[in-house]
Amino acid sequence: MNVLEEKFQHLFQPALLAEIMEKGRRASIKEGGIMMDYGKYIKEIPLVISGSIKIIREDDKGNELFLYYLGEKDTCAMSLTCCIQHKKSEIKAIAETDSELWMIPLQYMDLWMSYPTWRAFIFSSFNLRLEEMLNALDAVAFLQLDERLMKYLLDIQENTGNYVIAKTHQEIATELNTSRVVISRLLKKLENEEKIELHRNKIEIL
Amino acid sequence: MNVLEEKFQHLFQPALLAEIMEKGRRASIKEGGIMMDYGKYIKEIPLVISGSIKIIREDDKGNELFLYYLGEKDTCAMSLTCCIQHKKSEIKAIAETDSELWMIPLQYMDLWMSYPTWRAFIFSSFNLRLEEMLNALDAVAFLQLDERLMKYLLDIQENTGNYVIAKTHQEIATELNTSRVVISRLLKKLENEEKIELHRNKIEIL
DNA sequence: TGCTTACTGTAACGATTGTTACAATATATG
DNA sequence: CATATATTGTAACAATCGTTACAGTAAGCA
Repeated sequence: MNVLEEKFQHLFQPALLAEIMEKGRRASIKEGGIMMDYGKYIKEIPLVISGSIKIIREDDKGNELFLYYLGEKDTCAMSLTCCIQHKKSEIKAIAETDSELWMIPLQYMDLWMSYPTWRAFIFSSFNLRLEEMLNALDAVAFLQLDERLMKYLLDIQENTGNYVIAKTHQEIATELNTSRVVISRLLKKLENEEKIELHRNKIEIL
Repeated sequence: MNVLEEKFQHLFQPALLAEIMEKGRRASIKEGGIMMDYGKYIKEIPLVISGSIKIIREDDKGNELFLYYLGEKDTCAMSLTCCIQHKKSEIKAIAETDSELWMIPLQYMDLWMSYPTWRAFIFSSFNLRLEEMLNALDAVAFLQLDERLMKYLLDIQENTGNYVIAKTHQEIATELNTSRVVISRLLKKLENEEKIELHRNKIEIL
């Protein structure tokens, strides 16, 4: 039994799992690799076997905003809707760490709807994504930038399990759609409050 | 043939339409009436026959944020996901105008999945909602407050078809999660730019 | 080693947004 | 009609966030 079967056997019924194995293909994506880009068409549904995918919103002026992470066993709700409507992607997906994917041709999205476990998986994906969108929205709408920054750092910690975050101030600023100077200022403030410790190229959460 | 059948006959296949008629019930909701409240459980899926429903996000401190409108033939994606997962509502839904609904017991959401037209309807709803969430997110993340305000007014115009918006500055401030004074200031600015005209209890879009 | 580049720290200032306070006016109500 | 209440206008000031400018330091590389 391979890695994919191992990870997904509790999620899908045996017959479906067999179909997934048969119809899909394996894909690897290196850290920083673009899984999906703004404005491009989507032809396959990605299941994440391992690694972490960063989902980013971009506006027409090139401003970016981090939305949420896809992790193990997740799929991209955006590609699901895009599949059905044959529309262009509204978001950008970048590998945060080296990742392994299982790509499924889009037509199976609908064809497999007769499998209860597939339906459950698809709906739970939609549900998760709507929730994470609300979460992202809460942050920009209701939080001050320093709280948002701390939440962002804690999100990464939770997603990677690592208390040391290897990012530059500029990278963080881009993902939160603000400027480097502002982030440096607020990080220093968080350090004074003894919530984090700053080092070159990395931030430690206390 | 009643109003519901008329509105929905192009959306659903005849057999499904008959089931919808049989299993659902009609519900009316007056302007300002709460269709769904934050933290409450949902037991029925609402289809909007006529009118307009305002969807609002609320944080734990009571701050509010307008998300989007549900109009004719729409359904609430939040209630769909809540149905499946038996979770509490994450949002509040208020009738913006007197509205007519058709309420469907939640178990049919999954049972009717064998109907292609039902699947298409459900997925297109998810798609629409994800898009509108992205839209709301863009506004708070990328726009200045004056642009956001103008967009908000234009959204209402588009939703109601009316160039005269009957809202007080305080109501607008609440929906955009800011203060009345700020809204008055920016509305005056928009009036000076000849984009709108201010009257008591109403704003006219030019 | 010396040079270059990337990253971080910080000050100074401007723009936007939030807050407090109060006046003016329209509407509702007795 | 008189009074109370809701709505709007506006000034003054505070807080947050964005921008520019420049210095210091670590890391990479010839």
